Amino acid sequence: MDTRHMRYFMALAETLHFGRAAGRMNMSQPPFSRQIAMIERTLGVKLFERNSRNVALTPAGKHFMKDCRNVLGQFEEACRDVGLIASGMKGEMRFGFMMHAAHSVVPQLVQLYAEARPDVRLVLDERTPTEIDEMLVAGTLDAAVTFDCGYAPHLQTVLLARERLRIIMRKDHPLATVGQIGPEELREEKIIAAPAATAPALRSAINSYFSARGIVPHVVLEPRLQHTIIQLVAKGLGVALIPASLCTELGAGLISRALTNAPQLDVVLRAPITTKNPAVSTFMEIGKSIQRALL
Amino acid sequence: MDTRHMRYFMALAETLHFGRAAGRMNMSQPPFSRQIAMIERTLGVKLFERNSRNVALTPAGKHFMKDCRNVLGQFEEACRDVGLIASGMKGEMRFGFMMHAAHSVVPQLVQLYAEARPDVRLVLDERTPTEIDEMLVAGTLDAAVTFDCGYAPHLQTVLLARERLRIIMRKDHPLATVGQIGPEELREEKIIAAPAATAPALRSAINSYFSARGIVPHVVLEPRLQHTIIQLVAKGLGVALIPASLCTELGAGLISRALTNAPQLDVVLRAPITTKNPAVSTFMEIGKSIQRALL
DNA sequence: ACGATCAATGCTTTCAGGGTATCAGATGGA
DNA sequence: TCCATCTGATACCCTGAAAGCATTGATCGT
Repeated sequence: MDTRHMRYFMALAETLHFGRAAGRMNMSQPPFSRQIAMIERTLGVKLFERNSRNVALTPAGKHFMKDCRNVLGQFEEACRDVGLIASGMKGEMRFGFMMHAAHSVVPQLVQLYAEARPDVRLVLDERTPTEIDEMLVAGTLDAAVTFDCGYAPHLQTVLLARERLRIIMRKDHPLATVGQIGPEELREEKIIAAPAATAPALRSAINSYFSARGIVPHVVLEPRLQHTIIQLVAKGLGVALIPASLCTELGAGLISRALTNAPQLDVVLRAPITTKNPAVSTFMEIGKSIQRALL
Repeated sequence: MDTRHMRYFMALAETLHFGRAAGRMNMSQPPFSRQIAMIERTLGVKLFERNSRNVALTPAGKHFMKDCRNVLGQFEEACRDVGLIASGMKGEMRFGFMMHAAHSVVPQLVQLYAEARPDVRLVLDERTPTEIDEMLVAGTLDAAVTFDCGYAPHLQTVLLARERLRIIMRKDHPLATVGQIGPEELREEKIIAAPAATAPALRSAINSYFSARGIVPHVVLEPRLQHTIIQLVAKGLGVALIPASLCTELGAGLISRALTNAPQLDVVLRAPITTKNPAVSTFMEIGKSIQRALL
């Protein structure tokens, strides 16, 4: 038995006429009759009640017709889908991003992609920048939005946005009313910042902002999540330098201020150059279109 | 493309080795390699990444593998099922019965059959005896439990039970305390009985019970459903002769009494002799076993 | 460098399955 | 009743898809 036989069967089941069914299969009646007989012999079941005048389905034939319709439908769908998957029109893509990017470029990126490739299932995965780098290398992620942490030979990179850092503090903090805030003004402040092991690009930007003026920042707390940092600042445990896009949704007791010569961080979209998932390429293309809009 | 090709593909996808996959398909490696190449060419998709040393699935190949597993599973299930259906092990059977038989033989019959043929879907259909006869002829029902209404050449018949008629009345009815109740005692009573058009066997049994003594019963109401008859008796609108099996669940205000020379009705299982549904035969066999237990 | 392994290619062969001609049973009109 | 016609089954032939065998070419381990 084969799908071809099922198609023969379906042709006869639908027309109930050997000649016409054979014609539909682009063949002559005699070999068609033989095929039907063969099907019945191999299945060991009479599918048609027939004499030289009439053809009718047996009950078993009626049931088999339903089953064949399903099987043939799924069969053809499978053959069609594999082409779509190979061309990236369908399939799955695992997409990682650092938490605070969820507030800026990620929604736009995801929405544009979902419109362009509605049949690709996007698996979103929020991670820290370090985790993202590891997962990109390991192949656990197909693409990710993270901070540009420099040279990465096996990754292709698309710049999505530039983010300046701003400083956040409680509204009752002395610095809340100072005109200019730079490294010198923060020399004695308690700084809260993510550890280098979690967000290397962010932390090194903060560090060099201070060290360029010969100052060693007084980092008192090192939570891994930006969310936690904001909460700790709200509790009055220190001030923090965070990406500007995170400053739009601060709690009531907090205020953000610009920094003089504020450090800039590049938010990039990255994917392994050697990716075998064809769904990734259009994702990167959409990233590039966002990049063009940026310039 | 054909299921055979899918099987080739699956063999290679599972072994990732042309030689072993070919062996599993009982063929030598060269034609197997050609078939895989053919599949990729017809689908227009690279399914395997391979050199002379390693074989690996592409992402499209991985997806196709899942789809193939489904399709092949359903394909084989369909081929297997058609045999089961033809042998009556699986399928559907439409079974009709008159309402009051639901209280006597039907539960036993249905239960025994469901145990013997768990994969046959029993479609139960409660009907009046006349409707049942029509549907058996029309082929809308595969088998039915009804009253024996005499000669029916195109039907096979199995006696399932003999039911005597009893008379029901309100507890406060004068006849409730009379010793013997026969046609004479009922001469002046208001009788409630189903019309001959709905239940010919039942009605003619009632009629001849009276006419044997030269009495014409005074039928005042002719509801189609036994259920309705009982309710009308409860309302005091008359008395009724109903099958004994219906007397076990009378309401509180009603009482049933035996009749002298009570009429008997045969409850039979019937199916068209020419039935093409193979699920019916065991149903009839179970009917016969009930018949044997009856003697 | 060499042998072992494994997929690809070339050539031959076979049989599954298609084509044509014909038969046989059933139906309906003259 | 008989014949024309329709329809499925059979007989026989033929083609090509696909299998086998022999061999090549590439890659890896020793």
